[in-house]
Amino acid sequence: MVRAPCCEKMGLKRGPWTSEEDKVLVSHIEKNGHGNWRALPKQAGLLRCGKSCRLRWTNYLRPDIKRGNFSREEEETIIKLHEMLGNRWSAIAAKLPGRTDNEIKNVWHTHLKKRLKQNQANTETILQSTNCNSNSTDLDVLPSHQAYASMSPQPSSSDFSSVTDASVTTNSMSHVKGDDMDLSESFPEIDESLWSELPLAETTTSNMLSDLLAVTDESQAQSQFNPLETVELGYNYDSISTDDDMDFWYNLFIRAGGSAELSEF
DNA sequence: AATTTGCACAACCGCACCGCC
DNA sequence: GGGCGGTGCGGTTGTGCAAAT
Repeated sequence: MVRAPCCEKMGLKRGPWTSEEDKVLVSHIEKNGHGNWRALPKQAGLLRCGKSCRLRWTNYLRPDIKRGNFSREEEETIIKLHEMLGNRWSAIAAKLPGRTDNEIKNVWHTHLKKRLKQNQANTETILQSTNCNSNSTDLDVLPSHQAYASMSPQPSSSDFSSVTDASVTTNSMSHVKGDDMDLSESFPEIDESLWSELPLAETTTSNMLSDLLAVTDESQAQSQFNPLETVELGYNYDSISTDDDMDFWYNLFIRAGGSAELSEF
């Protein structure tokens, strides 16, 4: 079956929608609903094809659409769901109220995919620096928690600003940064057993981080948290690719009782 | 200041699926 | 059961804008 393109008819407008067209479409749907998308543009007096109207409505004009940047939780959800569902954007969107499949798809291609690549590269570097023999770059050959770390979202610098405790002195790690960072020199020798001693992150990372951030008393934090856990949290959340990233996780490390000597990483 | 480049997002295209006749 | 029309979905392209040169 070969169907003619929906916009084959001459005279139908394409390209970006004007605010006037938006008004007409919204007004028509509010009054009449969208029973038949094909018939809608004619009924509404729009020089658009039904498909274009449907797309405009579902991706942009629907009243329940949530605008603005994705939160870290949303990004984390997308990454996890994508891991489970693959490129089934509509299925992923169904789990994120107010977000459209198109929007999620765009976020994935513009932010998250890039981040995963970077995290994967960083993980590889760390593995090399710890003499962990890994010639492969595939996520599925990494230890589970490291593979998970590579899949996890990276908090932005702005995210850190609200939670960084100014009372905690930081800066000694700021020199560790960027593409030219030599991890074999910058990080201490990490015994392979470290990874097996660290708690698995799959179910606890978010809760641990929020708990740790919620503790205001430093001694309480030190009694409740293992500094190594903060290291793992860092790698679960983040590739630690900027100075701010590094400072943020270093703060948590110190707060949980980590040794300042390790600031010489 | 002008031009180029890269990024983010909106919109389009084509195929697949589903329900109706 | 098969044809047809409508809709949904995922991949891709186009456009506008900001940053870089």
